[in-house]
Amino acid sequence: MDRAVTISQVAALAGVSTGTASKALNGRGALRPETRLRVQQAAEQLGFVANAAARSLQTGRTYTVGMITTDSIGRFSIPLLIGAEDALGAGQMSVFLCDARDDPIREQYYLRTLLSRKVDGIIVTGRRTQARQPIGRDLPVPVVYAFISSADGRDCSVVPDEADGARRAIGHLLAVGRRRIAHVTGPEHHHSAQMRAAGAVDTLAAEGLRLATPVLYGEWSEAWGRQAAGILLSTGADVDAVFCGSDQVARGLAEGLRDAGREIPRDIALVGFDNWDVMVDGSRPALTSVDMDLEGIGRTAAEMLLAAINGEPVHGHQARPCRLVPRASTAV
Amino acid sequence: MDRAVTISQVAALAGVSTGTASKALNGRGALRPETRLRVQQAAEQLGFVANAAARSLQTGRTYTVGMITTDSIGRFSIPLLIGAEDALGAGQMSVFLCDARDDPIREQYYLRTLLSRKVDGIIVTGRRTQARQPIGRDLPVPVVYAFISSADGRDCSVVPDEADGARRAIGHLLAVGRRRIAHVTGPEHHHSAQMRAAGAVDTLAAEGLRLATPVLYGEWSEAWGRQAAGILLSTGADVDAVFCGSDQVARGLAEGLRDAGREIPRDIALVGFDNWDVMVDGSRPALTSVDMDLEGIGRTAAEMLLAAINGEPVHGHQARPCRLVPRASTAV
DNA sequence: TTGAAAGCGCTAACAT
DNA sequence: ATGTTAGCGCTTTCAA
Repeated sequence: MDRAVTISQVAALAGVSTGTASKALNGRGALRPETRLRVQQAAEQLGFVANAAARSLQTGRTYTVGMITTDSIGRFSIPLLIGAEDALGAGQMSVFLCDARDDPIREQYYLRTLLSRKVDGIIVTGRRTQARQPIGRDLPVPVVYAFISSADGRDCSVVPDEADGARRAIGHLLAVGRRRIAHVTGPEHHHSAQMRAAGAVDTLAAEGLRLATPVLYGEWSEAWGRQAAGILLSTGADVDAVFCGSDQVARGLAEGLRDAGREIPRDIALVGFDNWDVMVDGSRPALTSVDMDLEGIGRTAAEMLLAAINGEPVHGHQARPCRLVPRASTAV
Repeated sequence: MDRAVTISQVAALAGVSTGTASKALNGRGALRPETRLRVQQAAEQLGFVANAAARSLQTGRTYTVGMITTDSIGRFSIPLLIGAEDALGAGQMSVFLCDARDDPIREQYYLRTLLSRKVDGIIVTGRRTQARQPIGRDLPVPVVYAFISSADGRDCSVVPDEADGARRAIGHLLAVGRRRIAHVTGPEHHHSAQMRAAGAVDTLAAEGLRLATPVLYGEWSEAWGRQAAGILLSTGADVDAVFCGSDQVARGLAEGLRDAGREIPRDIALVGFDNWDVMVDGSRPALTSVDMDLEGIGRTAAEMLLAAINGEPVHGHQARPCRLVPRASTAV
């Protein structure tokens, strides 16, 4: 807990001026190799670590970005965060994490804090893919939205192409020979539910097909999936596959179907959405699912932020494709 | 993206010196209320936000703490993080998040970064409760370990009392009239598995009882739970309750028992560990579980860090009690 | 090749 | 009650 070592102490020990020490430590200027070495050894010996505040005061760069999760940090934020950290860490940037918890006041407070800390840029994330109002106007630093998107089309937003995910799910079911496909998903008003349902319907339409039953909207829960199994079977529709709006729904559905004596995938094939490990592995049989590559989205968002920081901003929405991960629930 | 407003611009607009402006904005010194107001209005008008780097260079405080997750950030880190953020946000501190991903090199790199950024303190977290080597020696800032603990007993570590959790689980099963209790858990070498098993055995011993079968060690997975159900039933031991080392194991076990025609809780009562929402709610019936209050651990760790920063360090391990959350799987 | 000096934006001690 | 000034630790001209 003692006082930190400054560059002037290093300079003194090496017998040079602070300016020279600075150059030696940062590999700038023209110094005799011997001098450079002497300074480096002195720094080593004293355990010198440069004061980032002093440096950034001088250079205007903090090598720091802020990450604001608008709703609470959770299952979706983590991969985004890891991906972003990955891309930023390689560039030696640090991340300020701010959890706004769905509270606009907290959000603005954090924004202010980040600006006062002179972050080089800001990444805004959230649990929903639906567009949100921009976090601020004419901010002095670049902002990139990840997973959620900004309602302002000129803002840079990196989002999953959920319709593409649905397309891949349906395409896969068609490829394994299924034709009577149902769709069970979350709340009708939920943006993701809408995008995924629309993607499914459109893909079938392109093949001259339609869903075997109207879309079954409910909740993003296993309980709803179990309930939906009963509904589906009671309609008498001769369904041979179900595309579910989430892995949780799919897992519940799988259980419901099993309880009713249906065998997966023989009688009914199943595709989920999210590729959430505990759900896809816990399901019996293991669940084929659509992966939005959240880590990739986080990484891309961070890369775009870095580009903007370096004066090459990218504008507009960047939709990123999904990936289908086949497992036993659709095995032929 | 324009140049930021400085305090001297505010001072100029308000017609005062920078010193006066500083006092006005920070509520220090003796100023005429009218002057103070004029400065505040000028700051407002220009959208002034103080430069944190300049301030901290002067004051030596950054109002920033680092949080290093030694293994990758995940299910356990999140509540810890939220709890810590909670306690720190109230004190207007910001959090640098560092994900060391089980890599000692990354860890030391982050440590160095945090020191260069002159954080006021550091919280170290990880997925396992097992003691780890201290992250550094004679660091210039206080460090608190959360969930994981430091092998150095003088370091401040806030950890869950897992034996207490086991005690509560067994106590609850005894209270609802069960006597022939089995214990199915994770790998034998895993610290948490050991603590929880020991807690269970000790609690039973205190009542003059023993486990109905030897502890069944396996993995922290649903698959193991399902498998364990078969093993348990095949032993012929007339078990009327199972305490599981994790909710995942418990959920798998529940499924296995159901498949074998056993009814929960009538035939066999079940208690899990972690109180992980998707597991306890997804299980049928809903799962009674032990909650380690990770958020509380994060909050406490942050509070202790704040105390240390303010010159009142707390030393040693702080074990925090668990909480039992009763649900249908043990209903009488 | 190195040193001296100015200045980044702010706070705090000291003058007035 | 307000202004002046020094200085936090560093980088960066500019001079030697």
